[in-house]
Amino acid sequence: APESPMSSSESVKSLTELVQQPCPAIETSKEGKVQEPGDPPASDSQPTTPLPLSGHSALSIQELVAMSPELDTYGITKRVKEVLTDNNLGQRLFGETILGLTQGSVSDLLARPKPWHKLSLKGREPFVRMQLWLNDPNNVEKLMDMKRMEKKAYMKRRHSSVSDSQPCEPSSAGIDYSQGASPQPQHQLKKPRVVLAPEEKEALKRAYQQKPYPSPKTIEELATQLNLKTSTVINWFHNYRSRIRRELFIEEIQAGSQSQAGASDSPSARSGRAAHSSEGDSCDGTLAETTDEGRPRGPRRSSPPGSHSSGEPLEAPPNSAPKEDASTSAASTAGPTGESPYRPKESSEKSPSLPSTSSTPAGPGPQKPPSLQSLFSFPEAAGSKNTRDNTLRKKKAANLNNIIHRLEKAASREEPVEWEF
DNA sequence: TCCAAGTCAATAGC
DNA sequence: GCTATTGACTTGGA
Repeated sequence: APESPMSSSESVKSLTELVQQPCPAIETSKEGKVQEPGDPPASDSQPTTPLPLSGHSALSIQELVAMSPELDTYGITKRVKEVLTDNNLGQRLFGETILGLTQGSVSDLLARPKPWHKLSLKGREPFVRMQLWLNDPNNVEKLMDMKRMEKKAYMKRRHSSVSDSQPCEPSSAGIDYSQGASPQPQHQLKKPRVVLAPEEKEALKRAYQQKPYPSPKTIEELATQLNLKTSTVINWFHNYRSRIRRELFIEEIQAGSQSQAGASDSPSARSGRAAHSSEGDSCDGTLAETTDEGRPRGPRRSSPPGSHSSGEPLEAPPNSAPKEDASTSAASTAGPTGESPYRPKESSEKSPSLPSTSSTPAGPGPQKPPSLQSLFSFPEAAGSKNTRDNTLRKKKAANLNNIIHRLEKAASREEPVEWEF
C-alpha cells in the first residue's frame, strides 16, 4: 500500500481517532474490502464489510494499517475474546466476517498475539480490523445477525436439501464454509495430512536444540532416519522456529510488563498483556506439546519403521526438550521452551528490540535496529522468580547458539557483519 | 535459494 | 459445533 497522501501529525491524529475511539458505525461500503482475490468468499457477499472506513472514504485497510498508531494487541485480543465469549459468538464467524481469516488463524491470533512492533504491515491488519470492530457500537449486533442469517440459510438448505445442487449459494447469509462445501470440485486427490509421531517430534526437537538451522545435509539425514520427506523436515524446522519465536515474544512482553509494572507511559500492550497472562491460556500450549505428546493422532503416516526413537539422530543436550517445561506448564505461564530462534540479522532488520524500551513511536516507522545487547536483554526484573530466570537463561544460551550460527554463516559468506558488541 | 511471516485447512478433543 | 494445534503453503525480502 502506498503511503498515505496525508502527512504530518494530522493524519496520524485522525487515524488515531478512527482506530482508538468508537467509530460512527460500520459502513457497508465495498471500499472497505481489500481482500485479495484468493480471500475467503466471506466478505464479498456480506453486509458486514471487514472494515469500517467511515469518515475516511477511500482509505484502504492497508493505508489504515500503515498509518495506524501503535495498538495494544494483547488488550485488543483480550477484549475481542471477551466480547465473543460473552455473546456466544464463534471464532469462525468472527474470523470470516470481520477479519477475513479462517477459524484456526483467529484462534492462533487471539491466543498468541504478537506485540505490535513485531508485526509486519500485513500482520497488523487483523488487529486494526479487530480494533475497528471493537469500536463499532453495533459490532455484536451485526455479528449476531450474521449468525442468525447463517443459521437460517443452513436450515433452508437442510430442508430443501439433499438436492444439493445448490451451487453454494451463500449469498447474503454468510457462507457455509464448514463442511466440504468447497466450490472447487477438482480437488479430489488430496494428500493426507502428515501427522508426526511423538518420537519423531522429539527427535526433531533434539536436532533443533543442536542446530536450529540445520544444513541441507542434516535435513536429509534427519529425513532418512525418521523416514520423513525432506520437505516435511524443512517445514517442521520453519514452523518450529517461527512458533518458538512467537512464544518468546509473549515471554518478552510478560517479562517486560512485570519489570515495568506501571512505570511506563507506553501506550501499548504491556498492561493488557499482564492481565491477559493471568488467563494462562495463551502461551503454554503450542510448543510445549501439552496436548499432543503421547497421542499420535489421526491417520498418520506409517510410523518410522525400525529406527523410531532409538534411531534418533542427535543426542539431546542436557537442558533441551521444551517438553520438560510442558510437564510443569500447567501451573505456570512460563515459556515452554528453552531455546530461542532469534536471528540477529532478522531482528535487527525487522524489529526494534524489546518492548521494554517502549519508546516505539506510533506507527510502523523505521525502527531502530537492536544491538546484540538488546537482543539479550530480557528484562532482568523478571529474575525475581527463579523459574523464569532459568527459562530466560536457557533462552539466552539458545540465542547465543543462533548468533553463532549466524556469525558462522556470515563469515563463510564473507558478508559484512554489522552487529555491535 | 533460504528464511520469516502470515495463513490455510485438516484434525483432535472437548 | 466449537477451539487449539500443526503440517503445508504463499509471499516477499535479502
